[in-house]
Amino acid sequence: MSLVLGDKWRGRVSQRTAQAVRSAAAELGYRPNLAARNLRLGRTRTALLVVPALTNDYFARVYTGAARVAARNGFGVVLYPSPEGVGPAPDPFSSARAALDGVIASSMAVEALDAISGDPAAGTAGLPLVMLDSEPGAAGAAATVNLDLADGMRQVVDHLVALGHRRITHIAAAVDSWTFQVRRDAFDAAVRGLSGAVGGREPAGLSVEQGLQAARRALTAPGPRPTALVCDDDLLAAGACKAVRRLGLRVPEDVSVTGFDDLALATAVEPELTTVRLPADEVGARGMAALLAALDGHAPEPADVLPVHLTIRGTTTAPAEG
Amino acid sequence: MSLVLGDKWRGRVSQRTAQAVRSAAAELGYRPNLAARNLRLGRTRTALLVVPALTNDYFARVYTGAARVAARNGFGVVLYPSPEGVGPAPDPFSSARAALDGVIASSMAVEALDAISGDPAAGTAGLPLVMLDSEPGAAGAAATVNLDLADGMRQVVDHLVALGHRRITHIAAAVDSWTFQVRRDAFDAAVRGLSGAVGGREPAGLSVEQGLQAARRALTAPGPRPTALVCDDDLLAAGACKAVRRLGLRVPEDVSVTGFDDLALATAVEPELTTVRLPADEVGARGMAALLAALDGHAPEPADVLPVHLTIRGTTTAPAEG
DNA sequence: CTGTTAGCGCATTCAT
DNA sequence: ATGAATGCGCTAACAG
Repeated sequence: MSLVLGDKWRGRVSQRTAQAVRSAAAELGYRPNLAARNLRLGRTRTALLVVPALTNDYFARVYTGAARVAARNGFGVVLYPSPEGVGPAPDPFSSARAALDGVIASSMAVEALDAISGDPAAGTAGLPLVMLDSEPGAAGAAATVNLDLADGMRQVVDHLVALGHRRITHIAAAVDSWTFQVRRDAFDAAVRGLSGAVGGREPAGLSVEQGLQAARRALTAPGPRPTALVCDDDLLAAGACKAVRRLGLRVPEDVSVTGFDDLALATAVEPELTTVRLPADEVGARGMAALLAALDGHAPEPADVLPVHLTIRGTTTAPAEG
Repeated sequence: MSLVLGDKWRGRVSQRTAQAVRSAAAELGYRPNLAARNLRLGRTRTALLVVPALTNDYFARVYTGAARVAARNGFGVVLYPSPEGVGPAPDPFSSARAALDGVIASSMAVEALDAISGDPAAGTAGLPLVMLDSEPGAAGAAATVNLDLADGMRQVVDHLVALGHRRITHIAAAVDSWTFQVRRDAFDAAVRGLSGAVGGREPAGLSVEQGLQAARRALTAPGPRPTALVCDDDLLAAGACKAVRRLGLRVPEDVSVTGFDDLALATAVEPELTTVRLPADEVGARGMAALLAALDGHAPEPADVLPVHLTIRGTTTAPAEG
């Protein structure tokens, strides 16, 4: 079946024959068997995208970007939501049993990442791995594409300081991953450089509810109350806004709040969240491009760092006098 | 390699041999080749889950439920977010090129569904298909699992009517799928049965922004203003709340608002949404169980219909006098 | 109880 | 320009 040569009959078979085979195939409803093809070729043109959660549209966006460039190159992407807490299966292969050509991991916590990259039983051993939003230069990564989160945090603090805020508390995601570590370091650096500024920190799990509780702790702690809450993501920020109001205060007049990600949630709440917009699909797209390049044997490019943009909306304003 | 007998050596090989093979395999880092296995077996133990969107945690929950029961049965689930508007690829196989044993489709619009079930080029032809949240008894479906959405809508209207509302407008998703058609019919039926009640309807695309615009149209139309807005999902409800406030009115004192789904969003906004909680992971779990049963050659069970529960929170109250 | 073998459907190479 | 033969790695059936 020369037809299966797909588009490889440059000068091989005659026009007529090709046409004949084509129509015959269409007639019989012939469809190539993927398993056989994969076996023969030893490649599957499929990449695994490992994400920590599906309940966050940031990851939906990176998937979209990755799937777009994958499709353009005849690749498929299968999503593997890594078991956070209690997940379906600790092994990508039982959840996505396609044979894989490579893996892309986004924003993974360090221990989860070890499980993916290090464990030979995970089936990802020896596969090209590109990391998104993760520690650059990690062992075994063919490439890394990152966001300039440090700059984003700097933009947030600068914005707040320009507004006149001095007592700023960081509602920090209690997750041990690079993406949050960077925020923490950048926050500390930004606050440290400021005379008269006081930075606090309150850890919180990644949910609206935990953001609420952390913000309440921050707001009711002894000493002068912070006038601004810088949150590690939009969920936390939404929770922080609720905490502010439950204490009888107003957002943003009494307390300003900022987030990260610019999820759909950011414009669903009121007032709309001032937040750092992350170009998620661009991250996914570049990640897939890097994986494709690695598969082609290209040398790893210098780590990509994408700019981020502070989007000022309704949850920040100048602090009240005093 | 008797090892590959996985767990099939009940009385076949000796303990010692099995053990030897095991350790040898571990030693060499042997891993079975999925492509070869799939080719030989003609089955892949993989199901495709087709969803209309990833940006909605309802579908994340159905995935979780499906993946859980799949994992328990040695199956994998690959997610295919169907291209809504402009998607990656019109063909599941280019996005998820695993060979499939069956497909589960959730809440699909009718035209998208035709593409999945009817098009032989889609690669899903002849595969067992189970439909979630879709027209029961559709051609080609091995099973259907549905939510009792009509009862949910009835609960919503009853709740509102009990509170004293009479002018109720339905902010209806402008999507041609069964799931929204049911809401529409149930709303009409519920309102029709009430003396003195007036039901209106305003269509809206599935987003916060479009919910806002539809609600504004509903609230500013000539004639007496509705005192309650019944929305087809939580995104729409969040938008409706914003519209109410932009008109200088309050939620819920001036206008009550309800949603459907009970997304994370529902408790992120303020006041928290009164909404119909949908047991999404149960839907996913039952869907996968039904697919597994179909694969085992069991006759299709009677369509499952899962109960739903109205969760009363902060966006509904009695209407103001007059 | 254990070793050997055929063949799943495809892409490729070699022979016509 | 086209057909025939080979083998990818695995499992199931069969021979020892």
